[in-house]
Amino acid sequence: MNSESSPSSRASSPDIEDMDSSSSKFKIKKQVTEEEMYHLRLKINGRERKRMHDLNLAMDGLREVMPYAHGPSVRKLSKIATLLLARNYILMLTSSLDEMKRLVGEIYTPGAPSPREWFPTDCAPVPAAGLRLPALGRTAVSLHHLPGSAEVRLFKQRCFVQTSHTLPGCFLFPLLDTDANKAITLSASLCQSCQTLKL
DNA sequence: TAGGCCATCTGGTCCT
DNA sequence: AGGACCAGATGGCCTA
Repeated sequence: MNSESSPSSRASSPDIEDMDSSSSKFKIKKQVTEEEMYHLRLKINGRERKRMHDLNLAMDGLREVMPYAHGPSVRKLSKIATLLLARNYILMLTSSLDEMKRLVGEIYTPGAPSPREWFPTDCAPVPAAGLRLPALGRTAVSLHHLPGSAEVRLFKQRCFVQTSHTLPGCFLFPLLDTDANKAITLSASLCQSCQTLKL
């Protein structure tokens, strides 16, 4: 990496020569020696370095709570991928929350159909929105090879359920395309009787 | 070897 | 004046 510039290799502020000698600003600046300038530069660089380190710590904190595979064998998400995935994740959670609120509202509406009636008879409903899938081992295997994608990792063991009238039993999976190192969202439906995913 | 990602330095601007 | 923040430049490391 870059080494700190030495006082001899870097001249003092270029503005000093251009300053009007009669101005008070010049008098103040002129008092700053090359040595002092060097130490000031070191101080400023150190502050900037610390600021960037803090920013990276915050980025690591964000990575920790993101739903993707963690571990020594998994390449760390880049900053841009982390931010994009975080955005997708928030949008997905917001959508799930809205859907859940809507369903709860419907449940307490007099005369509304029971949850059993929301789904087709051949595919039993997932109990509630926001629950984790029960048979994740098989789910992960089913997701391992996707059409048109070489390999996609299932983010940890988290699947979020989105139920709706139009897409009964539909799941949204936040995924990482390991080839492109990009965050994507996949929707699939799970048949609870046979425990297979329909992509 | 090109391209992506990153750390660092640096000067400018804004705020307190 | 000093610190925080930002963006551009630069060079190192890694991977396809």
